[in-house]
Amino acid sequence: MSGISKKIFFTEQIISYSYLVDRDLPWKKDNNPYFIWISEIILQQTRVQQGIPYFKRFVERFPSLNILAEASEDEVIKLWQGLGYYSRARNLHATAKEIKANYSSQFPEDFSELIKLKGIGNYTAAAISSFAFNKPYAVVDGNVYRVLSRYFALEENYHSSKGKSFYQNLAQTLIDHNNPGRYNQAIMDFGALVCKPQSPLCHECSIKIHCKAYARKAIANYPLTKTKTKKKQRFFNYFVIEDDHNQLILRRRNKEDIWKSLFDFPGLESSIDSILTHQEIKRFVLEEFNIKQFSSMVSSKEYKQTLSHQIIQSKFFHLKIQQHFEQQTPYVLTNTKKLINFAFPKTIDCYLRDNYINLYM
DNA sequence: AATACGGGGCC
DNA sequence: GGCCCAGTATT
Repeated sequence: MSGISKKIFFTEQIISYSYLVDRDLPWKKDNNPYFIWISEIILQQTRVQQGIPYFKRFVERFPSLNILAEASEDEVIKLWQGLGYYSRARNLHATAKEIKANYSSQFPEDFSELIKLKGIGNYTAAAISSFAFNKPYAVVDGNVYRVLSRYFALEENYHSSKGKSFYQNLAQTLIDHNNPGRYNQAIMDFGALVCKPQSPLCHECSIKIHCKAYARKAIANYPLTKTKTKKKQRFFNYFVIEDDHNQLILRRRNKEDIWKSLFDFPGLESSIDSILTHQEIKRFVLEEFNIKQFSSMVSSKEYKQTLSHQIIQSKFFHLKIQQHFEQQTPYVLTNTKKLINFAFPKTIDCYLRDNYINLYM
């Protein structure tokens, strides 16, 4: 079979599969680009099952682009809490404002305009183009890399930029121009349900007759894996300082670091797993907050969190103070009853659940 | 061209 | 404990 006819067969089979693997997902209800866009941002590097409840909450609170554009960034981040990659939420909000201000609240239809928007890259621009406007731009996500690499037994590594453009070009030659939206949806559903990462369902796959990796009995060798990077270890010491009016000091994370625009507590980071001395704690708290003394201190267990590039171990020191705090930048004061209104990283969320369970749930 | 950016599910 | 998920922005 020639390369060309093999490609045609592939495209036809993917379209045939579109009826078998069609998943009933809440963002497939209509072709409104606003809902398509929200779903695609949520699903970036995120499993469908994890994204569904976030999508539902998000569109319930922000049913239209204008409503999203008029919301506060803090509220948008709060709805994103726990989903990770928080720049997605900031860019989502910024883009809503951008479209409201400069596109008369109408989603642009051209790929070249879409890709200019914050948070919209190659994949998302193709997804919106094809799903909302039925334009022939091939989506290339993790599913597509996997399916193509197996079917054609590709030796290119899609984690490199050369590999990415190779796959992008190949995918574009395979798209069904008569029904680009359906084709794009189908290849991803096929990848998610049949040509899965682990233990794919080759026995019930009807395109395996031309699948090169299957013929070689080498499905497990495709796609080529990423060379793994070392994770940086970090050690956080957090001070949960509570005054005599049940107020806590929070810190807004605004540096170029993880968890930007979320909240945590004032703290000291060390590069090694050292035990903070009583003196060091006292010096930090006294100098940073002009506190005379604390009446009690309770140390927490250690919380460990693994990110894609970092391993973070956090300890918390709960300090009670017999005085009344005043607001002092860059910190934020909150009553313990209002903790629920702030967006916290997972580690902080876990600590609060363990220690402020009655107030924070 | 490589790296940073979260969190979770599955083996 | 490692892999990878409906990727994008930055360095």
